[in-house]
Amino acid sequence: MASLKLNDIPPDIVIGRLPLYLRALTRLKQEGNDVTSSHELGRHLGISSAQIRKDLSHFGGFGKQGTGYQIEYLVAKLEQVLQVDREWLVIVVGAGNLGSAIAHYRGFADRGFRIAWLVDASAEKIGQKVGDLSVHPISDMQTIIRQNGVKVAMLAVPAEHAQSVADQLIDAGIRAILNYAPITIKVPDNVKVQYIDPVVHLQTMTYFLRSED
Amino acid sequence: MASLKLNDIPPDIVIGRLPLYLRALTRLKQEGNDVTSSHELGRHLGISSAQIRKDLSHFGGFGKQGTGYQIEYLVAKLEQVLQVDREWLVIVVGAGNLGSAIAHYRGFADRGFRIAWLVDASAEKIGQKVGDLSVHPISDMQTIIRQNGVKVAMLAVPAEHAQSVADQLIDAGIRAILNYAPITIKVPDNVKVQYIDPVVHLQTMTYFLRSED
DNA sequence: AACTGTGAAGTTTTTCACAGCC
DNA sequence: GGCTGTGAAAAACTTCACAGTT
Repeated sequence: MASLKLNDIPPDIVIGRLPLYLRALTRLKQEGNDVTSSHELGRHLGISSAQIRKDLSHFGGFGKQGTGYQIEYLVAKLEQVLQVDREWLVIVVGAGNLGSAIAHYRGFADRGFRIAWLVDASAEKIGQKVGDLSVHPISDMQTIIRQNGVKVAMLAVPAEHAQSVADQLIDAGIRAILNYAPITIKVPDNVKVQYIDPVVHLQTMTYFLRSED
Repeated sequence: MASLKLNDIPPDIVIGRLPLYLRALTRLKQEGNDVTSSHELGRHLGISSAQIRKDLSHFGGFGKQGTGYQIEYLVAKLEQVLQVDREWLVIVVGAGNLGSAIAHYRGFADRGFRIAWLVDASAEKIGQKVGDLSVHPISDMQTIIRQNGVKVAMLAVPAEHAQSVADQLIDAGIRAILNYAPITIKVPDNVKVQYIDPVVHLQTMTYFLRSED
């Protein structure tokens, strides 16, 4: 049953832009708009209108000629495409400053994710409260994942432990890892990894900070 | 004085990979290696060796045929290209959970950046200690930036304030902004912005989590 | 009149494949 | 034999431009 119309295989680079569209659309909605256009969306995102139309066209015709896009409808469709029309339970590994900040962040809930567990390796952190969560021992990690069918993990451990923790996560059934450790990890083809390393972004920008103006 | 050999204008996408090369090389060095090859680097990063050679060739010939790349030399060259062969002072705006986590993070210092100031808008946070830093009032922000010639900022404020704070940052002289707020901000051409929004990464991955295996 | 969806054209990025060097 | 640096070829991605619809 092809519940989602795929005219062809959408390139990964297109998938990477859909969350941005979704974010901008949600904002437009909050601001009281009901309808938008590829031009307006593009202006908000710094992307050409043609690209937005082309991207969306991979998943079916969501707009109306002459009118544009019904925001609510398009949001629903994009959520369906991205599979965030449900709630994903997330386990966070590492309860240091970063892991704690993640656990406290309020911005996951309404975008498809619930931080449900926080685990750490250090004995003195176990049992501590971090926001609504209490820290579980890392020895329980695989059991938590298996018993709850958890598929998504966030990795906030020191670089030297990232690979071995990732191996354990995957072994227990995790299929998507958001890795905050500044190191590339090796995973099988059926596991997705994305990286967040602020220094990489900063270093990309300093390249362009050559004295001109 | 062309202190840096540019055979042509390197595409932005190439610049974005250089910090990854730098990160992997630093790691290889730490592990005791003195020399590497485009193949080895590529294996570590999941990138083809041809791409690495092509990327590096934009900035000059850093390798030796038959031998590979002297890691220490290549690191020095890449740091020079990215301009992280110096220390950039960084101001962090927003001293909530995220701003605090950033201020505590030890991983900036040896990669070209020093978090030097933390400012916040809320009266009760002013004067508080966050790691080595104390929180300054946001009313001092522009003065701090101007008096110290700060060029790089990290933005960790709620989405609704991101644009107005960014405007103030730029007005005071900031030229690179790492934006953690989940919203696209408008900036002049001579200002660079990069975004970190964990939900965007998570949503990109859930797309691929279609039941197969 | 305004806007989408889309083939075709144009541009950018990646890979190939090999001459040249160690 | 092993590796780089690089033109040329291939692939991927973006923009153009317009027919078709509201």
